[in-house]
Amino acid sequence: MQIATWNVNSLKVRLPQVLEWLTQHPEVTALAIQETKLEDANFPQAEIESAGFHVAFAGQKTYNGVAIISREPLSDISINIPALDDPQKRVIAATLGGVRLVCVYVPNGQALDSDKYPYKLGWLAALTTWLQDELARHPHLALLGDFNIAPEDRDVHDPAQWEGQVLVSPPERAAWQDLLKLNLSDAFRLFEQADKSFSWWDYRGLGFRRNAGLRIDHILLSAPLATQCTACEIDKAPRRNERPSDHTPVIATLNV
DNA sequence: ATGGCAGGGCACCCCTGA
Repeated sequence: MQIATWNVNSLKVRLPQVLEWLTQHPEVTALAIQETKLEDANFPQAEIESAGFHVAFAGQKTYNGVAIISREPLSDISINIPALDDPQKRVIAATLGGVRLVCVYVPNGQALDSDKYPYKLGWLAALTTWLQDELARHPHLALLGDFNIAPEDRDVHDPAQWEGQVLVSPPERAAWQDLLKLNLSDAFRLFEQADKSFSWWDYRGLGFRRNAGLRIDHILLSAPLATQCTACEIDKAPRRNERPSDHTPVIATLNV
């Protein structure tokens, strides 16, 4: 089966593209999405279910919001990081077969001197602590989402331009390494990949055409799942849609 | 050095994103 992640930047705008993409990718069993920007009361549950999918969602007005769309029933759905008192809807988890899926929308951080930056680092620390328990309960675990971290300079179109900025700063990259220390593997780097592979391109300044992007959307796999992973790729096609999201999907193929 | 573009809320300008 395949699992995927996509920051859709408003599900209200992007729902037709999401359903179209799922039709074009029948092997994708579950898609984790971020930035739905919808309160639960306005979530298009009926449209998604009538298209033949199961869905779990947690959202709020204007900002954030996460969901998992699945071809198979989802069980054991939970939202948020239990020990973190946070009104922002950034985490939803569910079990699909024997695989625990954790969908995250990591805070952006805005700028190193913003209040949002320490919030991001604290949030990542709480995520890591919680995942230790979650991994003990669910050895077959996939952490998918928009991490808002470009882990290495090769994940940045112009490292010199980005040096010292949010998304690439050493404390953020250290938080990423702390996640890997839970014995999680970056599925994308398990395989040979083209240089300058990115998952996000700025809307401004012809970012996509210039391939001025970042790789900030990731799929991390626990050790048992990593051994069953046979491919991981970024699907750039939806970035060419009319009214595209600024992010594009990442897909991992699992031999389960 | 700044803004570029896009979405949403709310009210015509601001906030946020990355």
